[in-house]
Amino acid sequence: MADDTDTDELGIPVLAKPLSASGRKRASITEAAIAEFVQRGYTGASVDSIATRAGVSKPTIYSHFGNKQRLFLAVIGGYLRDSYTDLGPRADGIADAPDLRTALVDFLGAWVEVVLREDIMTLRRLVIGEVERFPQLGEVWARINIVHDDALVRAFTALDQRGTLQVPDPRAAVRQLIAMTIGAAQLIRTFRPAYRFDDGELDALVTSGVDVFLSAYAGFVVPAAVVSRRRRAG
Amino acid sequence: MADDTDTDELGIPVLAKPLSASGRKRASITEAAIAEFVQRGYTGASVDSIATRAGVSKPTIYSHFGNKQRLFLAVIGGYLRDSYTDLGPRADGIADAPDLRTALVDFLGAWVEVVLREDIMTLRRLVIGEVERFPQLGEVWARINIVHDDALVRAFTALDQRGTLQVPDPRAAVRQLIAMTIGAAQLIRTFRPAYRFDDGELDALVTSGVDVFLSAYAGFVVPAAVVSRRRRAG
DNA sequence: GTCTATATAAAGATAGAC
DNA sequence: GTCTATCTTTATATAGAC
Repeated sequence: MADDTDTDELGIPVLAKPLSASGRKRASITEAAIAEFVQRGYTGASVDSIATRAGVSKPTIYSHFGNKQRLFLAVIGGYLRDSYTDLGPRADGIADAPDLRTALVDFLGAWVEVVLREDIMTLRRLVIGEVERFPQLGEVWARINIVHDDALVRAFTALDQRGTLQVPDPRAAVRQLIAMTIGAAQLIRTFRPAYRFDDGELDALVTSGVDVFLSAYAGFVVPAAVVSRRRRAG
Repeated sequence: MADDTDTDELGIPVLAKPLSASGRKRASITEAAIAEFVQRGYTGASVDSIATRAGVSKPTIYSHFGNKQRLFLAVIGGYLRDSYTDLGPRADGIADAPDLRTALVDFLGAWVEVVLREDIMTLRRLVIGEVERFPQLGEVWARINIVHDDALVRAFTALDQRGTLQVPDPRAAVRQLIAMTIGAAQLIRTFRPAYRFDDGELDALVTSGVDVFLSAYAGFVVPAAVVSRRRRAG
């Protein structure tokens, strides 16, 4: 058993830093398990195969992690946490950027490139597919999203106080902005892993999302979004 | 083998209408297989268990569907197609509704209630989790979404021609509206199956999404979204 | 077409030696 | 702590009788 390992508040075992020979084996098991689980899913993955990949015997895995479920939670939960903790660009400069529209487009454009990475998308599909069996992983994901959103929430709160934006509910506004840009792109690739965005397609998607957002919350219509509209209306 | 069954353009076997005794068995296998796959996933489901649920023997299943993969594709693909073909409210009245905002809120509110149903969400998670193994299912899903979006696309195109809305790219606009409302709600429940929306929470989410949409594409700010904003700006 | 019975392989997990 | 060897169960798939 491995009941002596600590777990965080979501039940994800927190692994100690590997140092000893035993620690190195544990690390190699972790690495092998991530690869196997990501590739074949929870049920499809076999402990045998993980042992072979890691270059250890099966009982070694069981002595470290107890059983397959604990192994999955520990390695995938930890992988999630570590991957996303410092993932994506920082939003710190946005509140003070000279051109808000450009700053948002750049920020969201960089972010969407990260979340559309194959490895990230595959991990995402794995977690979604297993979330009814392992609800803790969904909670980890939700928490990570909140943390990531916070940067934009702070920026919009500041901009609201300065009067640059009028955002009564910053968190809701952030959710809307992200849904229109990142969420829309992610949704396509969630169901169509092979889909490739054309040159400029992602850009247009992000830009028009930002424009809709600004036209609602900045109280003005941004040029590019509404050329045809100005013409028509005028 | 079951190589004599027809398949549609996505490779999903099209099942003939069940009539004979053999047809009834086939139908009961289909029903049992859907339940088993939805409950345990593709790899976790066992043909043994499906046979028991259906009250038939294992060879009967293999004689009808060939192997487990074909069985999965046939029943889940068919279930997807049938479930979603006439799912959700009709958007036909929207272009001619006296109050566009109310019509959109009602329409999207009804729609989001359907897509958040447990059985629909579970099916969605299953498809996402298996989409790398069965890309056809993702294509089916994408096609269904396009069909569903079309109703709104037509409505916005008509409203654009009449000048009620200014929507240069109706399909992109529909995607944005749906992302902010349905997509945002769906995303939460995708990772948190146990999450329950408060009374009014879904309503607020949908309404504020519609308001952002209208403020961008109708060229005016709708009352409820911006009370605090009018005050500030005035 | 459908069954019983079975072939064959692989899974999760552990006993016991070192 | 880690290994070899093994237990037990369950999986997909099929042969052959009716």
